[in-house]
Amino acid sequence: MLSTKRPHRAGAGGRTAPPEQRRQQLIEATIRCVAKRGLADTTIATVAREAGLSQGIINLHFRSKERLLTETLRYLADEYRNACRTAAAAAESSPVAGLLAMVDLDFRRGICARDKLAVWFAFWGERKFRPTYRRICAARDKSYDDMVRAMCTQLCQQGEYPGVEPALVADGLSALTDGLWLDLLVRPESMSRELARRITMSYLADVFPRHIRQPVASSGS
Amino acid sequence: MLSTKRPHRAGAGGRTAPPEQRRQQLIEATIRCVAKRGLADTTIATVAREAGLSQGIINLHFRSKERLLTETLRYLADEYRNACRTAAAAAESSPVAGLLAMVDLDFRRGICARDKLAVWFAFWGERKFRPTYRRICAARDKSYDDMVRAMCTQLCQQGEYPGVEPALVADGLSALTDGLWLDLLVRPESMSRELARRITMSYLADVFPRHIRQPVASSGS
Amino acid sequence: MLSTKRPHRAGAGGRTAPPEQRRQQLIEATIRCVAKRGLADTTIATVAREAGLSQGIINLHFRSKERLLTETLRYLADEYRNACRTAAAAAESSPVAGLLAMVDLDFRRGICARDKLAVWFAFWGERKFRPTYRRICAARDKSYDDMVRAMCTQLCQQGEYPGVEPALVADGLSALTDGLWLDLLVRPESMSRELARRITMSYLADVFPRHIRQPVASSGS
Amino acid sequence: MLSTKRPHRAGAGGRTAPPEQRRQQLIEATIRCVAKRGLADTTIATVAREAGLSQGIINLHFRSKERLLTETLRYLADEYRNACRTAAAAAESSPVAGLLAMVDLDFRRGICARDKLAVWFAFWGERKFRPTYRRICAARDKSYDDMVRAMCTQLCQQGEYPGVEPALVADGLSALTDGLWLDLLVRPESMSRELARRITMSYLADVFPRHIRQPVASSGS
DNA sequence: AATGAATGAGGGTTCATTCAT
DNA sequence: CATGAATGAACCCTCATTCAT
Repeated sequence: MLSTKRPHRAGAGGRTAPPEQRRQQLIEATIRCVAKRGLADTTIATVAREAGLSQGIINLHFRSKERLLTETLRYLADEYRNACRTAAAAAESSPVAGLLAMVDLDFRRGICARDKLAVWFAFWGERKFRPTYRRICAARDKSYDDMVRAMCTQLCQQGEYPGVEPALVADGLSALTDGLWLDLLVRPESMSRELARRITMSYLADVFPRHIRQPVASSGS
Repeated sequence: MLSTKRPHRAGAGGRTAPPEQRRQQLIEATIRCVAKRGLADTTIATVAREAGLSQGIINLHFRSKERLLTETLRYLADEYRNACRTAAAAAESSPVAGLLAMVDLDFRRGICARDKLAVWFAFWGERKFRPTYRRICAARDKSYDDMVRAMCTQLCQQGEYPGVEPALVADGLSALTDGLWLDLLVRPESMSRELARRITMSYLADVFPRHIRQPVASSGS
Repeated sequence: MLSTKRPHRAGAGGRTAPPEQRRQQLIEATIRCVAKRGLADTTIATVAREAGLSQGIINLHFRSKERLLTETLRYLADEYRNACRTAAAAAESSPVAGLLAMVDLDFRRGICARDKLAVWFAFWGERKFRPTYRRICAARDKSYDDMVRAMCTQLCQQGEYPGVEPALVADGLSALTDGLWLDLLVRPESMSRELARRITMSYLADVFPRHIRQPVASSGS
Repeated sequence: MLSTKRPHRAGAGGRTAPPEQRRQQLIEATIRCVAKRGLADTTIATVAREAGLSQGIINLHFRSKERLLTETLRYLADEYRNACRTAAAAAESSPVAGLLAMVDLDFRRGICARDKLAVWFAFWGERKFRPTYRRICAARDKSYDDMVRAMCTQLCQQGEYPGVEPALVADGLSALTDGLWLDLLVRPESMSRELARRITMSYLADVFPRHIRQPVASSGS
C-alpha cells in the first residue's frame, strides 16, 4: 500500500538490523548453542532463542538450517585461516619462528576456546558424511598442512637433521594438535592450553633439538 | 497412549535366534550403519534394514534406540580394553615391549578399522553432552592412560632420561594416537595405518632414543 | 532422537488465530471426537481432523495429547462449577429454590448434552488411574456435594424432617444424578432429560414432602 | 516324531491345563489387570504376566484381545444375572422380599468388589462405541430392569401406592444403584457398601413406606 | 498346549519450513 | 525485516498378532 513505511531502526537487538550483522549474530548463537547442547540437540528454535530472536529469523537470513551450520563451520575455518596468515608472516623471518607462531596460535585462547572446540568436533563427527563440511574442513587442513610442511622442509633443508622426514613431522604435529584439542574438549580436568602447548613444544624440541629447546614446567610437576 | 490399539494383520513371526546373538548382530549392524551414514542419519529403521530384520526388533532387544547406541559404544570400548590387556601382558617382560604392543594395537586392522573409527568419532562429537557416553569413553581412556603412563614411568625410572616427564609423554602419545585416528578417518587418501604407525614410532624414538630406534620408510615417501 | 532431521517440504503456513481461540476450538473438537468414537479411538489425528487442522497443531497448543485431554476435562469441570454458582445464588433465597436449581442445572441441555456425558464417562472410566483426572473430578464433585449438603442441612434444620439425615440425602441425590446421566448416555431410547428430571424430583418429593410436590407425568406413561 | 508324548500335567500353573480352566484363569487375570491399571493400560502382555503365563497364551485361547475383553465382560454379566436369579426366587414369596434381595445382591461383597466395579466402569466408558459391549451390557440391564419393574408393579398393584409409577421407581432404583457403585469405585473414602445399602433402603422406604421401614444408622452419624 | 522371538501398522512427538501478518 | 502460528514428514516406540520351536 501507500502508507509511509517506517524507516529501519538500526542497532543491536532492535526490530531491524543490517543483514550482515544479523547473520553474524546468528552464527555466534549457533556456536554457543552447539557448544552447550551438542549438534544433535541444536534446533532452529534453540539457536533463535539463544540469539533472542524469533523462529523464522533463520530461514530468513540463511535459507535453511543446513546453510546456517555450513556458514558457521565456514566462519570458524576462516577465522583459523586468517590466524594462520599471521603465522605465515612470522615464518618469513625464519621457519622456527613460523613453527612457534603456529603452536602459539593453536593454543591461543581465541582459537581454541572451549565453545569453538566443541563445534569443531561436533562437525568432525559428521564431516565424513557431508560433502560440504568435508570441503570446508579440507581447505582449513590444507592451509595448516601446507604451511607447517613448508616450515619443516625449510628447517631440514639446512642439513642439520638428516634423519628427519619433514612430511612425517608435519603430519605428526598436525595429529598431535588435533589430539590435544580433543583432550582440551573432553577432559578439561586433566588438560589445559598451557599443558598442551608444553607437550607440543616438547615434541618439536625432540625433533628439532638444535633449534627448539625443551620447555620447562611452568609451575609444579 | 490411551488407545486400545486397533488390531491389524501383523508380522509373519520370523526366524528365531538366541537373544545374545541377535544383540550382537544388531550392534554390528549399528556400527556399519553409523560408519556408512553418520550418527545423525542412523535411525532405527536404517539399522534394522542393515541387519535384514524388522523395525521392532531393536526395541525388542534393546529397550530404546539410546540403549542400542550405548551398547554399541560399550562394545567398542570393551573390545579396545580387552586388546589393551594383551599389551599389558607384553609389558610384563619389559616396558618397551609394552609400548610397542600398544602402538601395534592402536593401528592394528581389527581395532582401527575405518568403520569403527567412524563410530568412535561420531560418539566423540556427542560425548560431552551425554553422561553415559562420557562414562564409557572415560573408562576406556583410563585403561589406556594408566597403562601407557606406567610404562613410561618405568622406562624413565631406569634413569636414562633425566629430562623426560613420563606424564607428559603419555599424554602426548595419547593425543598423537587420537589425532592419527582422526586422520585415518577423515583423510584416508593421505594417511594409512602404516604411516600412522611410523609417525608414532618416530615420536617414541625421539623421546626414548636409547630404547626405540627411528623407523625407516617402508617404501618410498 | 539424535538426528539432524532431514529437511522436507513443509506446510503451507496456514491461517492464523489467537492462541486462546485455537485452544478452545481444539477442546471442542476433542469433545466431539471422544463423543463420537470413545476415548480409546481418539487420536491426535482424529481430533485434528475434526477441527479441520493439521496434526502438529495439538502439540503446538497443548504440549501433549495427555494435556489436551486434561484441559478438556478441566473445561467441562469448570463449566459445571460455574453453573453450580448460579444455583448457589438461587439458594440464597431458600434452600428449596437451591435444590430445584441444582436439579434443573443437572438436566439442562447445555450441561448434560450427550456429547459431554460421553466425555464425562470416558474419563470416569480412567479416573481411578490418572491422578490428574482424579483431582479435577474430585474438585467438581466437591463443589456439588458441598452445595447440596448445605441445602439439605438447612432444610432439615427447620425441624420438619426429624428422621432425615441430610448427608445421606445428599449422597443419594448425587448418586441418583450420576446414575441418570449414565442412563442418558447409554440408553437414550429409554431415558430422557425430562424423565430424569421427574425421577429426581420424585425422589426429592419423597424425602421433603412438605416442601417439594410430586411431579405429574408431563404426557402419558 | 514317534517319541512318547508326555501326558498333560494337570493342575494350575502347570505347563498344560484344560482349556476351560485356562480361559477362566485368564479372565480373572484380566479383571485384576484392568482393576489395577485401567483398560487403557491393559495389554496382552500385562494380562499374561498377571496370569503368570506367556504372551502367546491369549491369542491361543481367545482369538484376539478384543475377544478376551468381551468374554471378561460377559463373565461379569453372567455372574450378575445368575445372582439375579436367586433374587427372583425370593420374589416368589413376595415382591418386597424380592426387592430386598436385589438390594442385598447389589451391595454384596462378591458382586460389587472393587476390582469388578473398576472393570464395569472401564467398559461402560467404551460401551457406547462397541456394539458387542453394548449388547452384553444391555442384556444385563434388561435382566435387572425386568425384575425390579415387575416387583414394583406387583407392589403397586396391591393398591396402596396410588401416586407411585412403578416404571419410574424402577428406573430411579437402577440409576441410584449405578450411581452408588460409581461412588464405591471412585470415592471409597466416603462411600461404603454399608452406607450405599442404607441410602438405597432409605430410598425404597420413602417410596414404599407401608412395606419398607427406614433404616437406622448402624453406628454413628 | 505353550512359549516367546519376530513383525509391522499405528500412535505420539519433534522440528525444519512456510507464510500471513 | 521480523514474527510466530501452522504444517506435515519422519522419527521412536508400543503392542496385537503370528509362527517356529
